[in-house]
Amino acid sequence: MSVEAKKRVPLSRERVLAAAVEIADAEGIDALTMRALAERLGVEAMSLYYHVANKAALLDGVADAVVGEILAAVTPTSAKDGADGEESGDPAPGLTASGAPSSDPSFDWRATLRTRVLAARAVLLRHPWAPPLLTRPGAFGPAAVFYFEGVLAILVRGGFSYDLAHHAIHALGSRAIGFSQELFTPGDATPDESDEVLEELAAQLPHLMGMLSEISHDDPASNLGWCDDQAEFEFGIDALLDGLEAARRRTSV
Amino acid sequence: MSVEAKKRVPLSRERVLAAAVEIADAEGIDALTMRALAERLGVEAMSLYYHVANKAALLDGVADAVVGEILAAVTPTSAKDGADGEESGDPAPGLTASGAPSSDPSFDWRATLRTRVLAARAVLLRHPWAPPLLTRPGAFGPAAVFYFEGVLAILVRGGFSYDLAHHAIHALGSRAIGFSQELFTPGDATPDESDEVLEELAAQLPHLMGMLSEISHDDPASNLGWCDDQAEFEFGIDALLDGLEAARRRTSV
DNA sequence: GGTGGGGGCGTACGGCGTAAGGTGGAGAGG
DNA sequence: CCTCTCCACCTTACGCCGTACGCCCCCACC
Repeated sequence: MSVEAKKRVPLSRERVLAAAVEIADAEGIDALTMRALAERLGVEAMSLYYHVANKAALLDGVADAVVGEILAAVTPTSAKDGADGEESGDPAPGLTASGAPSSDPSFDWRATLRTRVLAARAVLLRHPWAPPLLTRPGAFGPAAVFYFEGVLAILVRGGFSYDLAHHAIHALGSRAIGFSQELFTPGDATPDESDEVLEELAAQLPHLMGMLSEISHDDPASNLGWCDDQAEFEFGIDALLDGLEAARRRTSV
Repeated sequence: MSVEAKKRVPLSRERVLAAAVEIADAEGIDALTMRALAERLGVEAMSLYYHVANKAALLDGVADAVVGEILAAVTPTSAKDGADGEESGDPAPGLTASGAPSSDPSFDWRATLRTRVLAARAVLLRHPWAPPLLTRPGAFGPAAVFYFEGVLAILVRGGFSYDLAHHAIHALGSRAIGFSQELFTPGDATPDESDEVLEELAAQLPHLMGMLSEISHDDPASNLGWCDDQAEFEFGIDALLDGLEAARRRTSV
């Protein structure tokens, strides 16, 4: 016990973000100040700046940490213990061996997506301060990318073309995904990474890469700002209105 | 000329809010500080506190001002030339003389609502800093009430029951109304007003009052916290998913 | 022509994010 | 074993924020 008591954990970025989430959970997002965060970690405020660039970066990190929590809640078993579930554990469900998208008529995309969305919402209900953070411009980190990959996999397996799935994700937007009013706000290029790391990452995101290469005909890794906000918004409205009209007819007949 | 000479326009709440909107438009919402606002008005910062309780109240007021702008954009002709509060056009479209809701089969609620929603969005695009404000807990002022009354009138006239219209407004939520992730956050009771003023106001909001008295069986003016968040969210998802499924079928067949 | 008070002003305080430079100690090199 | 280096953390300080508290001027009204 003396050994582990003396061991001084050296305040990593992960510890900083975890403590930030704890403060926000306990006392609200306004109580999350650099000084309060430092105090909780037994450290001075300026020491935090060695691990996060500034407060905005801290909040971005916290946002991605929450998305990571959603991701964990949504993934049945982490890939860590090797026992992947049959449902979403395959390397690339919805893809044929050639890499082209393939639909599975017996797959109930609707129920699957619904379950996932409600799980995401359940996580966010545990962090009521989080949704405003997730709508911030810089809030889309690595976890969010993987989350979208998962949603996209469901849609594609359910028979959505990449194009329609792209619209659908926009339409789901903040409500159904659980966060983010406007996804993919232009101007958030992928941060600096070496090319081979980037390529390795791309191999893990088959649907995302497929969609990107289909919708935008230039380099998928170049940028993400090809979305026509107005068109996406109108598509989302129309989908919602279709659903409402159906509900109305159901009750009035 | 004595009259037209500057009465030293004594810095009303309206002037304060208008100046606040101007600052936010010009320099962003972060530039809207009490000191900057005072300077723009040729006044000291502390003078503002005579007209707004604090910064939070200022932001609430700004939010409602933006909603008022939406309302003006959406209402064909303002009732301003008339001396008093003439109801906008018809006394109560969608209501029979008895006050019961009546539907109009020839009325295209979908197109009407779509137009209105897009108009609201257009206003918000002119104030990109506004949406986060509108999702704040205290952001629902008088203008928002009237805006909802208008949406409700469209739905009712289009054949929605009050119950379904209530769900629909929740489902439309931030996306289609143009703002507000969760409408009607519980705990925002109507501010203190004399009973007769309140009653006079209620007479101008027939649909809202009708919905309230139908959905909650107690006093409509008591509170607005009767909404089951989870149920509303699921209804919204289902409507959206219905619309997406229809879109999917449209492309895959 | 006082005079009361409503409307605007001056001062000040604590807290915020963070720029700039200092420091102790662990690990590498001689 | 000593010393040098450099990482991880600390100290100090600055300018901005919202706003509590109290003063004072000016104008309306007796």
